[in-house]
Amino acid sequence: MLNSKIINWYEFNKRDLPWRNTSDPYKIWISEIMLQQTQVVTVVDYYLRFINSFPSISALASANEQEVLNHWQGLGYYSRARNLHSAAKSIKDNYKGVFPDSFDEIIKLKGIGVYTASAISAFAFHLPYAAVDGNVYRVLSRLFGVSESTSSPKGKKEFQALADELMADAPPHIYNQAIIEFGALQCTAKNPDCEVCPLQAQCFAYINKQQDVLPAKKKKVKVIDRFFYYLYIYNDTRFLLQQRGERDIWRNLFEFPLIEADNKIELVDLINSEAWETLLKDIKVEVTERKITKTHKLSHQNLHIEFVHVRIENYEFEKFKSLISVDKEVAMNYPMPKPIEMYLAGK
DNA sequence: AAGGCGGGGGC
DNA sequence: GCCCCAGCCTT
Repeated sequence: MLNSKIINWYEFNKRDLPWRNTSDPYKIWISEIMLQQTQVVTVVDYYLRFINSFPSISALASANEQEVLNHWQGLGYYSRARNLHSAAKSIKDNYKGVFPDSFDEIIKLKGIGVYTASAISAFAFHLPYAAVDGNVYRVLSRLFGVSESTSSPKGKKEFQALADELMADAPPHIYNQAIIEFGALQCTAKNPDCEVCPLQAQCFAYINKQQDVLPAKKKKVKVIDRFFYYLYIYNDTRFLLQQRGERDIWRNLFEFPLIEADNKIELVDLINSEAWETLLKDIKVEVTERKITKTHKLSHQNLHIEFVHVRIENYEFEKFKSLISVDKEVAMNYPMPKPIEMYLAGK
């Protein structure tokens, strides 16, 4: 049986990961959300801190969103944190604080799709759902020689059927961990270790030297350039922050007052811009430094960011009605995008 | 069906 | 530089 070969491989090669030492659906849920589009090595520390601060559904449900986002700071895809928080409140209100134990109820929760519902159903409740993530997709594609992409409903259906078939009567919580781990460590995207692979003899891709062709490549996303000029408006003890809006990147996170331009602009032009005038109208300022950072790359945007130091007098702070005057000592209570965090950390 | 949404690992 | 990562949601 193919699945027993994978499970056997798993028993010898699995990593010791913190969310594998529990059957608490809450902890498994947290780990699965964090692991969406995020590698294990990145997640571990966030997971441990998060569980430590929010050890239960009720702890998470009674936190405020800013606290939750603070624990998510730097992990990316912040809607995951907002959905997690929302779902925790929903479980408290609709399920008496007990994590639902059926796939159909689990998938109703915000931020949980087919993959995550399957994974939680299998890991926490040992229900027979085969989870298909990027790893499983890659393994199945190579093993059975399927060049269909998972981006279409047809492709999704095909890979789900293969996964269901491969799992057969294997224990769901073990089989799913096994094939995912197999994809992460053995059947890797680049340079899969085919020479010591237990599935070598049955693998379509190995037999036909298609490892570099399968699975089908994703379409490249087009990346746009944006030009951010952050104003670090400060004095000895305070500086200004604003909260980002609902539409754009970094939703609800806190940042320095921002002037965004269509192109790279010089400091003198920035200071003479309408945006500068609007922001600093009637304020006595001293531009003390301009610090250029390297481009901050998101998956779909290249952010060209520069920081401009603007020193102001103490009494001027109260003129910024719509901005937040933050004591430097408590700045870390505000969840911020990575570039702002790094800037404040002096890196 | 396609696009938006972070940040980092690893080559 | 590029591809990918235990995807989901909105349009």
